[in-house]
Amino acid sequence: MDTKKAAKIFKALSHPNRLELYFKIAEMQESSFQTESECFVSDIISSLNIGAPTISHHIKELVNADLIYTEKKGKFLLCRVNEELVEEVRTLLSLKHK
Amino acid sequence: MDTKKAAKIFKALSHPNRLELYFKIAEMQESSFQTESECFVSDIISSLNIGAPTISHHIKELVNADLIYTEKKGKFLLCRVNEELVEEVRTLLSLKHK
DNA sequence: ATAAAGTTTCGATAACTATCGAATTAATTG
DNA sequence: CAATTAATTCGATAGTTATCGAAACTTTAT
Repeated sequence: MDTKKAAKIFKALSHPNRLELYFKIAEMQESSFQTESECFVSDIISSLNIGAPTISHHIKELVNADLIYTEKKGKFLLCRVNEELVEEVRTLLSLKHK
Repeated sequence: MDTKKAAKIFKALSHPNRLELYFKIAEMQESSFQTESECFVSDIISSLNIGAPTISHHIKELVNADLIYTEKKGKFLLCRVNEELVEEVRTLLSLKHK
């Protein structure tokens, strides 16, 4: 991964509300392994204290950085983390001599 | 680590030039295990194409996010990565079910 | 088909930031 | 002490972005 792309990913995670949003998506993805629950934007809006337009904007940035995928399910929008990319980022951060 | 602090760290890494700067510091830190070389700001200025004031500003942001330490060595400024914090960030990014 | 709910787009604003050149401070060397 | 080198501070500017309210679009329910 080149530096520009990496910077874009970090930028997507660089805003408190957007990071919280990302964690929320990741968290529900984890719990869905047992509960089959899914992460919809509507759930996020009610748990974070931000307006819907802003959420929409943040989601677009996460998608734009390839950090999450979205999928339309009826009138809901389903969000999922791109786990491969996150692993790549983790690798990028590891110092090589370790 | 709370979300605000994490966001601050990601923000520090969110600009291409600043990320490159960070990688440069990390890289020289690695190689210094053999070569005893150290990472000074003056080295960075010559390898990235940015002015000294801007570098200075970026370094301050990296320090402010606790990502690096600095130490004055005569007229030079020595930079080192805060490896513990970086490990914390890597942990934060790992999805728990993995 | 009308209404309701979820989401997105638009336009505006306020706040932030990357960058630069000039001036300044600090340390070293002649 | 004077000159040089390294780094920082300052002030300004241009570009970016988070947020909001209003309007629009889409899908589901009545």
